[in-house]
Amino acid sequence: MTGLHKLKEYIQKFELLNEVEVNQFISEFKEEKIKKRQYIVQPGFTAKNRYFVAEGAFRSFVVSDNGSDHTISFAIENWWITDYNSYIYQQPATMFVVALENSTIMRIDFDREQRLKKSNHKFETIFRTMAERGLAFQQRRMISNLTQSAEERYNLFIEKYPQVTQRLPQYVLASFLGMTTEFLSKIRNNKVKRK
Amino acid sequence: MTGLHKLKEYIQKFELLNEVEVNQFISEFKEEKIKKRQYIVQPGFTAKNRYFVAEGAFRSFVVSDNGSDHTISFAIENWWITDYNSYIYQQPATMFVVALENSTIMRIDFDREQRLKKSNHKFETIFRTMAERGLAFQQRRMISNLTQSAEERYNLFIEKYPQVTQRLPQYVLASFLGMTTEFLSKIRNNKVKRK
DNA sequence: TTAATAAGTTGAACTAGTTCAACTGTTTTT
DNA sequence: AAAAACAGTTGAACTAGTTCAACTTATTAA
Repeated sequence: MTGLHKLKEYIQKFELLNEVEVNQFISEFKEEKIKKRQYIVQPGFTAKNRYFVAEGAFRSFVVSDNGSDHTISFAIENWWITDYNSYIYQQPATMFVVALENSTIMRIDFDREQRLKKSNHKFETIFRTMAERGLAFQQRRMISNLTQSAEERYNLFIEKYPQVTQRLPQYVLASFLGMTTEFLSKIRNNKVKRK
Repeated sequence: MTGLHKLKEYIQKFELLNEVEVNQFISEFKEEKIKKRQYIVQPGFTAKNRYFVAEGAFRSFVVSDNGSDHTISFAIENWWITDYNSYIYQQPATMFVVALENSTIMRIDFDREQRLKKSNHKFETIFRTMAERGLAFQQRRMISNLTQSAEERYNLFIEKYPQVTQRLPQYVLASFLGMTTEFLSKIRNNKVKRK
């Protein structure tokens, strides 16, 4: 299936747009193949695009002063990714976004997105809905990070996203869950000391 | 200044609506006085409203299994608060939202908000913009939590929100920053052991 | 005004998770 | 096919932040 078709299916799930509108919406996106390890967003440069992952996997991360990296989010098929803080304010990014696999993305740039949202009330609704869902997701993640132990966070994650767990390298999952690779390895292999 | 007028000013800052539209928008909100310690959202009940704080201060928090509480967000004048996960999906809340001071809020319920968004493209734009800003804020907070030490998070917070720091009781600030009251006390009084 | 309750402080003991280092297994590159 | 680079494992030493308990100070209620 082409990237365009994947995006079309995704948009149709909102059950908001008619055939003509769906086509108009998706026509503003450009399909692109991204090779594993290729960067699509880098610190210092403004994130000019929002990306829909049609195929493959990405992660966004920041590198802290001491050089360790921290996964802020990841995306597989039918998820969106970019440095939102950079994208929505059109300011220099603080994050990297990199392909974890050979991937196909559908990208839209900031100006086209603005025009799209202006041109049709329902298009605006779609972007509003996506932002709200993102916000709710972030809230749930924050609760999890603040209230649960590393082991609980891991168990909850594999329960909720079993498919994703298979796809992500362990160091990505560990740094997304807010722990070191070594510690996640110990959790998985039951090497964590218990009282 | 009345709560209605505060909300009006807030909406006018978007520079998107004309006078008639602004009045139409704000007329869907109801003003309410909330006493200190009064709860406006509670776990188990669906959050039926979104709240604009016209005067006073609130915090949202979850209570974890072991009984400790964790501040998920807070809001003073001109900020919004609710359990977003509960509100946008209209599912039972997992959070408390409580007044930290005697306050005035402007609330809108879910159905009215839906009608408002449907009735005018620009109203939809306002809610979309708020959700995006919230998302960007959450992303910045996540980065801070994952990459910085307790002390760095505290220093950054007081630098960025000096006014807010004055208003929040210390236990709220501590649990928002993801540390214990005791530890924040030690940071403030320079009692933290250093190598 | 006093009593009661909530908020903040301090030090000592503790622990969940990190860091480091050495090793094994798996991809990627040449 | 060999070499190099990357990803994961394990144990031992360590540390940032927690927990507990006893105390002081501020706020609220009677």
